[in-house]
Amino acid sequence: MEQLIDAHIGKADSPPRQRRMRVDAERNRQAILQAASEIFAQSGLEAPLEEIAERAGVGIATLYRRFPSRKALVSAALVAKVTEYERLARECLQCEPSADGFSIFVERACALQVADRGLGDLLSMTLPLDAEVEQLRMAADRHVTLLMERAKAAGSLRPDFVAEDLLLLLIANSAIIHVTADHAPGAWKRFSALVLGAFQTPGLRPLPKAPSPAQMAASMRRAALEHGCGGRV
Amino acid sequence: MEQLIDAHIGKADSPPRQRRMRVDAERNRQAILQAASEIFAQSGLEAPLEEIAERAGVGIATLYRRFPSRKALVSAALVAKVTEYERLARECLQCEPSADGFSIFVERACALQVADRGLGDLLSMTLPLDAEVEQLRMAADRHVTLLMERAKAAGSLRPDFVAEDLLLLLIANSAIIHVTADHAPGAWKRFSALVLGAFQTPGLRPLPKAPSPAQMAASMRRAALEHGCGGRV
DNA sequence: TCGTATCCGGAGTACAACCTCCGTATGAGT
DNA sequence: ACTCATACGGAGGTTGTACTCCGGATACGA
Repeated sequence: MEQLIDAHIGKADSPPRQRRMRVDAERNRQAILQAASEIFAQSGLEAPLEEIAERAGVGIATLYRRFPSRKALVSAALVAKVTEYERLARECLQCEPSADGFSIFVERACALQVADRGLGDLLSMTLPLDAEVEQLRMAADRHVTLLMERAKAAGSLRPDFVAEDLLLLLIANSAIIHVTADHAPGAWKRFSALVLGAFQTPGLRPLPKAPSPAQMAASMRRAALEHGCGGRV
Repeated sequence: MEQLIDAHIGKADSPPRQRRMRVDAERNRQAILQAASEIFAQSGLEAPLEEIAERAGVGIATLYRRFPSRKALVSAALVAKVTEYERLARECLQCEPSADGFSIFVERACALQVADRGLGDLLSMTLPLDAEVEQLRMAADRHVTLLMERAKAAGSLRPDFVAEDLLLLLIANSAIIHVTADHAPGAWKRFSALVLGAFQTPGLRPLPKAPSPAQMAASMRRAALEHGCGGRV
């Protein structure tokens, strides 16, 4: 009787593989996405789904009907933000060589985390997300790698820097935002500037060895699990 | 190395305001403290109390009878660790002036956070704790202030450094530990070294302004509330 | 206007953690 | 040995969140 109408999570221009949704259904869908964006931005990805349903003016069952898992909802609600993140990285690649694209990227990325705590959470762990979001993240990673290489070549990034160092900063920044958002809203700016400075200049002593990409990936996947966002598929 | 487990914490050596506890009660009390130390160290301060009772081989009611609130249990279970933290700061004050006591302190403090995730949580938020623990923390803070001043005078700490910067590092380190403990256990070492380097050398550009002590205090108090460790009394 | 495929919402189930009540057991003083 | 204040432990109430079921409402095509 009740089949997964599922439907195009992406854009409405994809060919109608299933019958089109009823207009009330589509309207509710948009309301849920809007509410989810707002609440994830404000409270992070662990916000109770019932709160989202309530803000959308919709029953909890309707939310689950449209987005069977938290993953689906997060993916759909944050595509725009992740796109923004990817675009940021891409645009920093266009910077004139004189400007320090990598540093600008790091600053802005931290700022994005602040503007949207959902994105902040997303960037500090590896949720099992939509293919589309995953693509975006991977694209961003490629851009960042390029930015790193250029910055190293230009001497504005210490040679022993690795991509995992950036992840560590994003994790740290996310935590600092969670703690200080309400009462010390500028704190993250100071801390990230401090760390960015450390990225730029080769230290006096050699750094302890970096975690391998695989280690870091495993850690961030586990963080997502522990944070209750990856329970099921 | 130490493992000094004696120590009746609360009212053992205080005058007989109440009759002495029955031996089975005292034995259970110790078992609970031991279990709590282990579990807090391994899982952080948010560990379920029932798990602690179970490991202690005791009913949940017994745990609540001895420690009416999480705060009481945390205080009692972590006095030793906080003492260690205070002693670390004090000992760093004894360093020969040639050594950089402040940097050594920061390194060791981060290491303490790793060795005991409960202490890690404790240092990255302001729980409403026992007077004794609060005293220890304040004493440590005084030592740290002295260490800061000396280090600045010796030129091994940037002049614009403030105590809140250290708190930010402890918060960041705690988060990184939580994420990487299992699969990238060395990551914190690299990140803290990076940040410590930034502490030591004055940056090229002036730092964004630091949060005020009051702002930081409010933030850390709120973190404790949100993390469910300060709910009641 | 009418029939029905589709959709809705809230009540209901499951589960984990917190915390309390109360009947039972036992250490320790006489 | 006897008594009872003290302590025990688990059952069970409470809350908060995730997730499902199903009777009833409604959009939409005919």
